[in-house]
Amino acid sequence: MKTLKIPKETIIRISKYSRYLTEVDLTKISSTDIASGVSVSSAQVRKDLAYFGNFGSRGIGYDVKDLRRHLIKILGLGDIWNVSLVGLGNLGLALSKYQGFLERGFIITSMFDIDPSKIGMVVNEIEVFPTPQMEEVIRKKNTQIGVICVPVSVAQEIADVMVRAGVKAILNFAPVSLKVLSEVLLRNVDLVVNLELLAFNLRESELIDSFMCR
Amino acid sequence: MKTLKIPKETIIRISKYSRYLTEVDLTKISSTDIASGVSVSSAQVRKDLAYFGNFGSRGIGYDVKDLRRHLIKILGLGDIWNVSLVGLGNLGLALSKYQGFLERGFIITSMFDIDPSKIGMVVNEIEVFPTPQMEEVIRKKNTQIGVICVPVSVAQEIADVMVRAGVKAILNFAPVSLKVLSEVLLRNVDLVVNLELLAFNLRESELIDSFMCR
DNA sequence: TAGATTGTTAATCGATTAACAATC
DNA sequence: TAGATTGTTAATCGATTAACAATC
Repeated sequence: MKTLKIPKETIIRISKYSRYLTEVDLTKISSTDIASGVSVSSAQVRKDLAYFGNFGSRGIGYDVKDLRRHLIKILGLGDIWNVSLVGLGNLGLALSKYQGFLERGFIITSMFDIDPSKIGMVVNEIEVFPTPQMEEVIRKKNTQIGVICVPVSVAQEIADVMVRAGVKAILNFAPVSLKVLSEVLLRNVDLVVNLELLAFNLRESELIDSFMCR
Repeated sequence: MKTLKIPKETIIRISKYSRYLTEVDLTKISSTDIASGVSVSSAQVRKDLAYFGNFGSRGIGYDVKDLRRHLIKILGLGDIWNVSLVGLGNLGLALSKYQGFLERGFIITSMFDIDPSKIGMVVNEIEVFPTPQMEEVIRKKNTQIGVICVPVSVAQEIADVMVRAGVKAILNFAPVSLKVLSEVLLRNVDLVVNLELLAFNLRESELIDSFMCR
């Protein structure tokens, strides 16, 4: 059962559909309308939804409220996840205050930093602990997800401790390729690489422009 | 000429190779070594590099210094880009202070917010201006890239102004699908969706575990 | 020469798109 | 019934992997 492998792109889009549906004020909606709302093709929308069931009616479309409920179920948005945040530099601090996580059920239950000036600081009623206490606290709080916002030089070390403490998934913001046990899920967000990609494409289109101009 | 389309995944990996090469302390390196350093296959490394030229020597590998130089050239890392940052909430403020952008040639040359308590604030010698002055200032500073860190409700509006002001590429952190002229490059970073993807996979593997346990 | 490693081609894999029968 | 739209299959597209001749 459940042999079908679902592409991660599909999950990312399902998340977008779900968010889009909370914005629209309609009772029925077609795959074409959802598609234009989130900038994908309508076939894509139907294909993505079909992985999880038949939520629509031919000739009619989808019931917004109903579909919304299904998507929330699929994404597990009712669930609560305990998250540990390590590294309270600029980015870490911003994430610690970010409401978007909370809204989707991701609760930061512990925070750590090595810098004495940060230790003891309280954000959203959570106190920042010194890094050496990580393993103990993460384990005690039953933390499923770890978020790494430390510099590259210590990121692997922090990841190792997280894994030892029983974390099941890591979201890594340090621009380095971490090595973790294959059971531990790992996702990387590289802020700079996004700008680099834009810059590359900009230079590319500048080149094309200059070719066309001659 | 230059008809070959280069996958954006290749550019992202080239950026990783480039960063990895600045970390290692070797004169020669093989595709296998680069591959294990950034967690991809060695065939992938060779394929990616082959899009841009023959940088290696059969039987030997790549000259680190030489390859490093080539990759920097490919990514256009010598270039300087003028960036405008709009929205100085938690995330925007963190990005404004982020050294990683500067290191790779992305210079924030203007910042905007609608909140009077933020206007006039100075970060990295750059003053925060009121949003109504966006179009004028962005144009005057010859800004190529805009970064959107405002709430969903105003993100499209801000994007429209950026485009009017002549911005060529937008990096969008608001979780909404922006509509822009097709000439304008757009990239989205959704912080929450990354956690949702991890959560989905966690639930999936929990399901598998519970099947295996019976 | 023997061993190592590239550059490249062909095979594989996976995801998107097009098209249309089913059906509301 | 006629028009609209889903769910699904087959075709297409694109990216990754495997394999190996070229060659240092």
